[in-house]
Amino acid sequence: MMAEAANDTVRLLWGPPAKPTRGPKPALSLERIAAAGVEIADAEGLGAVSMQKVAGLLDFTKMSLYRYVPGKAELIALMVESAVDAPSDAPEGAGWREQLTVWAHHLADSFARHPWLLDATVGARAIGPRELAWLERVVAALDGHGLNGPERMDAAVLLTGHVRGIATQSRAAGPDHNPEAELLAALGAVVQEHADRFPAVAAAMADPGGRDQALEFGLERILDGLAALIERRANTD
Amino acid sequence: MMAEAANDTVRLLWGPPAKPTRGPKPALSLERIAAAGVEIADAEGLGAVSMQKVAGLLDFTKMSLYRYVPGKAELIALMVESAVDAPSDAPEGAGWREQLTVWAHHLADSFARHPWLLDATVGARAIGPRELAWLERVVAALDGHGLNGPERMDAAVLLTGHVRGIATQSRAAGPDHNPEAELLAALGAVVQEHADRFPAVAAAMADPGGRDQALEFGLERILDGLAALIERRANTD
DNA sequence: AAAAACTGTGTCTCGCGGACACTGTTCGTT
DNA sequence: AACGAACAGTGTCCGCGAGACACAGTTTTT
Repeated sequence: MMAEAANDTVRLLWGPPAKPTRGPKPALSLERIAAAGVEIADAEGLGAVSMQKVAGLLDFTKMSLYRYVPGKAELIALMVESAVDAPSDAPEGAGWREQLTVWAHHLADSFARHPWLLDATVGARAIGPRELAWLERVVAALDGHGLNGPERMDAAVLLTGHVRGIATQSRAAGPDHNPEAELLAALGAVVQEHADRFPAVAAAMADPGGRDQALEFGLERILDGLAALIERRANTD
Repeated sequence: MMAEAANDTVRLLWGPPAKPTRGPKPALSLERIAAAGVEIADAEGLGAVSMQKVAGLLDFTKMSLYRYVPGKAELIALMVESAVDAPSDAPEGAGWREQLTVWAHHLADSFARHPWLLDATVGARAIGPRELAWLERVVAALDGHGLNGPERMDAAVLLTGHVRGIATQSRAAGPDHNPEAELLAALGAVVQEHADRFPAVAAAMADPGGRDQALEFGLERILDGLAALIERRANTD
C-alpha cells in the first residue's frame, strides 16, 4: 500500500532507533551528518549542500554517506528535522489567540535563523516528528472552539502559509546587501518607471506608512477572521 | 547602483523590444524558447527543464540558447512570465471583497494549470510585468479603504501566501497516484501510529468534516479579517 | 571588396548524484 | 580458536547538468 521511497524516508525520520550490528561500528551518525549539512546550508545556502561538501566537512568520502542515507532528498529531510526547533510551550492558560501568536513568531524565527528552510520545505516531502509537532500545536490550540477537523487543518495551512510568505519576503530584503536585495531594488526602480501601468503598486510603495510589520499585519487579520468564525459558531450552537 | 545579474534579468523581462541588427537574423525568439520550457515543465515538472531538453525540443543545440538568454535562471523567469495568465478583469462595480475572491480563485487556477510555478517562484527573483499585474490588482482593489501603502502590500502578500499554500497542498494530494500522494498516505499512517504524541492532528485527520474547501476557508478568514480592519478604520476616521 | 557584428555549433571543463566492485573490520556461529 | 557472514568506508566509473570558449558561416555596414 505504501511506496518504496516514501517508506524509506519515513523510517529514517521516525523509527531508526537501532539496527542489528555485526560489522565494524559506524563512525558517523545521522545526527552528525545532518548537522554538517545544516552548517553548510546556513553558511552558503541550500544550493551549496552536496554530498561531497557534507562528507568533506566530516572528513569522509562522499560515498560513505550513502551507508547512512539513501540519497540527497533524505539528507535534506534530516537537515530540516535537525534545524527546526521544537515548538515552544504555550504560556499556561493562554487562549487560542495568544498561543497562535506565539507560535507564529516562533516559526518565523526558525525561518529567519535558517533561511534555506524555505527552499527545503517546498513541494511534497516526508514530514518528521519535529515538524509535525508544529502542526499539532496549531490544531490543538483550536480544539474545542467549534471548528471541525478539516477546518482546523485548514487554519494551520493558512497560518503556515502566511509565515512562509513573510519569511520569503523578508529574506529578499535581507540584512546585508545580498544579491537578492538587488532584485528588490530593481523592482522598485521598474515600478517607478512604469508607474502609469501599475499606479496602485507605485503609490503603495511610495507611501512610507511607517512600519515593517508584515508578519503582524497578516497574523492579526487571520486571527480576527478566525475569531469571527469561532464567535459565529458559538452563537449558533 | 543596480547590480549586473539583476539588471540583465530585468532588461530581459521588461524592455527587450529590439536591438541593432547586423549579422544573420535570429532563428529563435524568447517567446518560442519560453514556450518550449513551459511545455517541458508542464509535462515533466520543473526539474526536467534543462538547456539540453529545451534546445532539443526546438531542434537547436543547447549553446544556441545562450545567444538569447544569459542563463537558466533567466530562462525560468521567462517561463514564469509566459505561463502566468493576465489577471482577469474584475466584474464591473464589484466591491473589494468580490474582486479579491475572483482574484484568488484565478490565481489558484494558474497554479493548478502549471504546478511547477510553485517551484519556479520560490526565493528571490526578478518579477515580470504579467506577475506584477497580479500584485497591482490586489493593491488597487484595496485602494481607498483606509489602509496605508505598506498595509495594502502586506495584504497582497497575505493573500498570495495563502493561495500558494493551498496550491502546494493540493498538488501533493494530486489527481493521479503520483509519488507525492504516497507521502501523504505515509503521513496519515504515521500520525495514526503515533496518535498519542499528536492527538489533535490525529483527531483532526480522522474527522471527516465533509469538505475540501481549504482555499475558501482561508480566503474567507482573511477577507473577514480585512473587513474588520476596514470597518474599524472607517469608524475612527 | 573588406571588415565588423552577429548567429549557431562543437568541444571542453567542472561539479553533481549515484551505481558498483572492492578492501578491511568485527561479530556470531561452530 | 577459526571461519564466514554482515557490515563500514573507499575508489572508480557513468550520465547529466550548466556554462566557457573558440570557431565557422552569414549578413550588414563602410
